[in-house]
Amino acid sequence: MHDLKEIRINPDLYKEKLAKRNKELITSIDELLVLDEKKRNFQSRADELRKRKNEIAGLIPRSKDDPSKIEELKKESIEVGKQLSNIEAEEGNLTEETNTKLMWLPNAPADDVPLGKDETENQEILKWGNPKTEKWIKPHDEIGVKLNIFDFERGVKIAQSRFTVLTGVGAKLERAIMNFMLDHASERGYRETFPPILINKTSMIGTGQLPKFDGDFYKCEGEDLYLAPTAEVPITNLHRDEVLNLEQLPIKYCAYTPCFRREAGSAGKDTRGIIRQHQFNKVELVKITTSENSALEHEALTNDAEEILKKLELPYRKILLCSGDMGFSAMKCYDLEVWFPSQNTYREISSCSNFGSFQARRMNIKYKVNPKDKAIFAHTVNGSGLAIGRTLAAILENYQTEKGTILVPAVLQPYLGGLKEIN
RNA sequence: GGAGAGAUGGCCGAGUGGUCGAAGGCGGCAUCCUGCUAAGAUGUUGUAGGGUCAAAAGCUCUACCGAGGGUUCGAAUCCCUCUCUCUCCGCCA
Repeated sequence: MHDLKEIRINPDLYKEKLAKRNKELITSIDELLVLDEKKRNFQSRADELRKRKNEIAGLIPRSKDDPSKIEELKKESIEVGKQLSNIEAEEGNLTEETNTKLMWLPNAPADDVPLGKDETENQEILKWGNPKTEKWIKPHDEIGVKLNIFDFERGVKIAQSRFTVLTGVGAKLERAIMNFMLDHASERGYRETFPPILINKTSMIGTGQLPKFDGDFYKCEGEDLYLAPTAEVPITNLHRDEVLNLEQLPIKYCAYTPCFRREAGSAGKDTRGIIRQHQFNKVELVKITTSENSALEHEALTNDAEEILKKLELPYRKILLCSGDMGFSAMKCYDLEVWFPSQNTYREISSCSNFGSFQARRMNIKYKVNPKDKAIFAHTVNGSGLAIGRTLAAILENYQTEKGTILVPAVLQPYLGGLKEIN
């Protein structure tokens, strides 16, 4: 969420920045400002009437000796009250509309984000490792079934399509990856956290999932609870409505959670394998920091995520997303993409974003530089470190041998009782 | 799930219809004072939005006593609904 006052003072700056995402947003800002002006107008009028009502309420007890005066005042107050309720109704509508409009505006791209309309204009920052291209490498789902570590049919039986059962070494490998990633994050100073996975609407609004993306998430019937689409939501909301001290920052958290997404717009995409599931596991890295440090903390967090791929010796590339391809709340975003030999391509396995004050403003997370200073909005940063299921799939392909076994990456062997090969 | 109690400012806590944004205490901040172990005195101390202003400060208005609605000229105070916390019972990992 942006600061409406700032938009009001400098509309052209916001138009220029948001147009980098989408030119239609210029109109949105104009509409927003018209609404805002109307709203303020009604607010002033309502305030005046409220003021008069308050005056009368104070005058009445002071006119105890003059019953006719009291009657007169009561009459006026009722009259003012009628006007007020009309104006208040309109004020309420306009406030609601203005807020909604503001909530639907995406974050402005940072200055160093490349201009572009979609994923074709993203910028490759670096490639790491040597991608395998051997023709005998089987897709992860095929080899997974062959090795009896995926059970797709029964996943569908007990749930739905896009749900998979991991069995035997598959389940153990998933758990090993999870532990490895959490240990890696802990080593780098992220406090391990295990949050609720059902979270309320306020939290979903806080990090920017709602109101715009309603329908992408699972909601509990009759309850104000959603299944977390990412640990970003519960973890970042931990400090909602808090004022932090400068010495506390940066706050660094890591968390493993299952993640749930309806994948409503993805019919037909990635229907094979475990790349796109309604439920998947992920370790998330989250930082709450200052406006001065968020850019550096973002780079550092991305490096922390990259380091996991390096330790696992999985070839990857790092992409800087262009203005048109970034997520709603992000001001700058790197995607890490891991190599999938069977698809002869890189697939997203982590997305590391700096949100600036966009989320913090929604969540009301502030900090004070000095105790007597006015509290200012914090900056938030997060990224996957990493998506576990996709990591497992990538291992199944990149560590596949010609005879159809999987070598266990060295860093994972201690987590699997020294197991070196899956066959 | 049943019965009861409660929710007030950074914290504790008073306040059951009128000048209460809210006593008092603690804490914080500022100034002053003092050699007896860091005490005392005085003052100050919430958030958000609007207006004024080039801007800030200042001034001013409005809202906020868990949330939302209602009664009333007037609500922290009365009524309704909801949420949360605590105690007891039941149930349960």
